[in-house]
Amino acid sequence: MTPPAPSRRERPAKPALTRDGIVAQAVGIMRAEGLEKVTMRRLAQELDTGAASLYVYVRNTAELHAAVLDALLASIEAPTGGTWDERLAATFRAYIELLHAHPSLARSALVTRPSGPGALGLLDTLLALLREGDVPGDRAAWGVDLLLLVATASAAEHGTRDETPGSAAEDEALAAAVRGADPAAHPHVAALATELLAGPGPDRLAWTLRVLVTGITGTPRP
Amino acid sequence: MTPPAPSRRERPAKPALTRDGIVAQAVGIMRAEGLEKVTMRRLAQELDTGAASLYVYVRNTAELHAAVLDALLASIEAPTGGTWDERLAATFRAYIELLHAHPSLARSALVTRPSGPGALGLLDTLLALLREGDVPGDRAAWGVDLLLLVATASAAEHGTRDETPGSAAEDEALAAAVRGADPAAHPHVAALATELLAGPGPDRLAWTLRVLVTGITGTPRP
DNA sequence: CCAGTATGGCGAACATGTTCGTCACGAACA
DNA sequence: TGTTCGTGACGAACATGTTCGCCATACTGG
Repeated sequence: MTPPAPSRRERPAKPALTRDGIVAQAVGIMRAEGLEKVTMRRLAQELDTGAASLYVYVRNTAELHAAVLDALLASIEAPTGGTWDERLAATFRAYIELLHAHPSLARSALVTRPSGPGALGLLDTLLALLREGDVPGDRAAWGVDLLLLVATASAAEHGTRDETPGSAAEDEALAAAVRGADPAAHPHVAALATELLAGPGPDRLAWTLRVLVTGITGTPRP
Repeated sequence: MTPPAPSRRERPAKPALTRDGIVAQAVGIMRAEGLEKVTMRRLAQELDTGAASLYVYVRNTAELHAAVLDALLASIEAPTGGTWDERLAATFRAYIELLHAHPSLARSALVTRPSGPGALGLLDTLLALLREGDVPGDRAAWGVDLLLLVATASAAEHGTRDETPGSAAEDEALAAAVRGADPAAHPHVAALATELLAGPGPDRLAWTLRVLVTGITGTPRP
């Protein structure tokens, strides 16, 4: 990048290593080349420093990725048109689609929950929608957690499949196992093989959301 | 371990590197020292070979861990007493407790779904219980997926917290963010802060299961 | 204006996953 | 019996995350 500059000290324009700057640069790399390329060493190189220096501002890679996700979450806007449950579905879908675009982020979110402004905003949007649907506060509180859990896990799981080239085989492993289930040993699996393997399209997502909303609104807390 | 033996060829009793043998040894290490210690190098050392040799039988670490999980899943027995939903709850809890004991396994399961006999057995048990509860087959098929997804993700998430020593701080990060939420910017989060942070005890798990069962039984497929 | 000190940057080291090219062994064949 | 061939094992190499300890820089006090 800058071969004539022997020491980075000679360029006073350098932004001097801030946590925000680090995260911003990480987002940049992710947008350009995917989260996989957002490694500590690569990020440090991009910031013209050593990998070890980043650990002053970020505990570890997981936290870095969580920060990246939080930055992206801020871009989810509360939808405007339609009934409350249509808007809930839209938000749900927006969140899932965001994670689908970057499956590694979904896995990150399961390990280290983002707790920045982006996450708080999404939380607030969902709580507002449930409140609008007259869901009691205590159920709504646990409900959003469940909604986000399912969305995140679903993205993490589904996203893993089409990440690496040879992942079709891995996906096929489960499918083959289900299809080839011994009717004597696993009668129900064998009987429902087709249903079990019904592709996870938008229909399935919509059904899942309705299951959750139905359950959340209809199940009082102990 | 065996300093006098210069070459492993001199011990014909060696089990000759089978996938089953590899997985068995991995389970052994995990039981003794936790899944974190089940690394390719360590496992290879235990089997008196090189790490590269393992890749003939196991695609990668994720698949190895999935195989380990599948071996453990086989130990989950279908419960006998009580009504169908009590038994469903018992199975659900057994699965979650298994994953809670080894959180890394839960994360594995989200990335690489186990597809061995253990997983099929669990699937069949759950399908049988839902059928006993008169849940239509198509809903049951998608329902078990959702049940297992929630259980796995819940364990992965919750388990991460008490794994590393400094994780209390990470957990506290989200709690602090929720508690300190600006009532102007995030009114609903602020209002429900206490509810949101209500600890995930057995009550919450039971509620979650009821939410799912209620939703699954009451939501027809499109 | 100079010396001392604290802070943060950073090189080097270690463990890990994964791949590649090579090699030794046993089996099939002449 | 001697030769050839294929399969599986494996050493070495590279990239990664993370930590430790050193050192230069900039600020503080005289």
